[in-house]
Amino acid sequence: MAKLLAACEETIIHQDEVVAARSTLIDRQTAMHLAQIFSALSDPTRLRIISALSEHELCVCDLSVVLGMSQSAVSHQLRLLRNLNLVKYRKEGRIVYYALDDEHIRELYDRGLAHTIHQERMEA
Amino acid sequence: MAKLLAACEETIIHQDEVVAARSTLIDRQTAMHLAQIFSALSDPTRLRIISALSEHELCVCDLSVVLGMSQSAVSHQLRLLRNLNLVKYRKEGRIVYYALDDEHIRELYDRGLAHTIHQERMEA
DNA sequence: TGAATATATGAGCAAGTGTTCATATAATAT
DNA sequence: ATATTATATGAACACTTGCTCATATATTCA
Repeated sequence: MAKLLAACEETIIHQDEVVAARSTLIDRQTAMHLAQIFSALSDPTRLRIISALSEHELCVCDLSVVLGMSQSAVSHQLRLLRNLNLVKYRKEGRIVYYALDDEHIRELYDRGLAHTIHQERMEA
Repeated sequence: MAKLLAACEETIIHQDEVVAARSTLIDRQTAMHLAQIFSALSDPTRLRIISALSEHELCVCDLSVVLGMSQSAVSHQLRLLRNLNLVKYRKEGRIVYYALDDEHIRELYDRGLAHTIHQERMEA
């Protein structure tokens, strides 16, 4: 690869634009952090959990019924969302109620959804 | 699972909230479509490509230099972004210039980035 | 034409992901 | 205490993903 880069730099590269791009480029750590946030939203099950919780809190059992998925599958995904602080929960006896925790995520979700609906309309 | 759901429906489930949640729930197809969009943004390399392209178009070679990655790796990711219509390209001889294509994606990216930066500040 | 170069792509592989299954934990009820 | 029930979690497995390596394609240049 070093050879390729060297050849590239000496011949066709647009020096100014590369320098400019470097200044807007996010660093690897920020990219990883950002990727993690979008990763939370990159699975259909998690998105459906978020959409189900978008109005009211729900217990795990309710959620699994609404989604038509096993309690275990839902619980695993809730753990992931919990670890990223995207949902909060409260316990009432043995029942655990989950709710959305992060307004930023709701915004990302809403904006993505608007885009999707727009796209789906275009295709129809 | 059927048994669990049945038990659930007869005993502890909050019927009204389940019905309400069902009305806000996105269907599986929409969820998959939306997940696909967020998936495009869920990888550090692709996010860095998007950030590098956020001001100006760049050719593949420039991009690989800016990112410090192999031409092949960059090319593979560009194909993915291309297939989702997130980037557009123009050919000039054998050089191919890529640019962001979708304002919605730029918005999602910017919003996610703002959130990340906010979060990173909180941690510091 | 043939060599060089910019980009694209298929195969393969290591690492990651989402589910199921079995089981653990914790709270309630008998 | 023991049984029941709501939730959590570890292991395993199939599937996906992002890279490298080798090679193909396409354009330019000599």
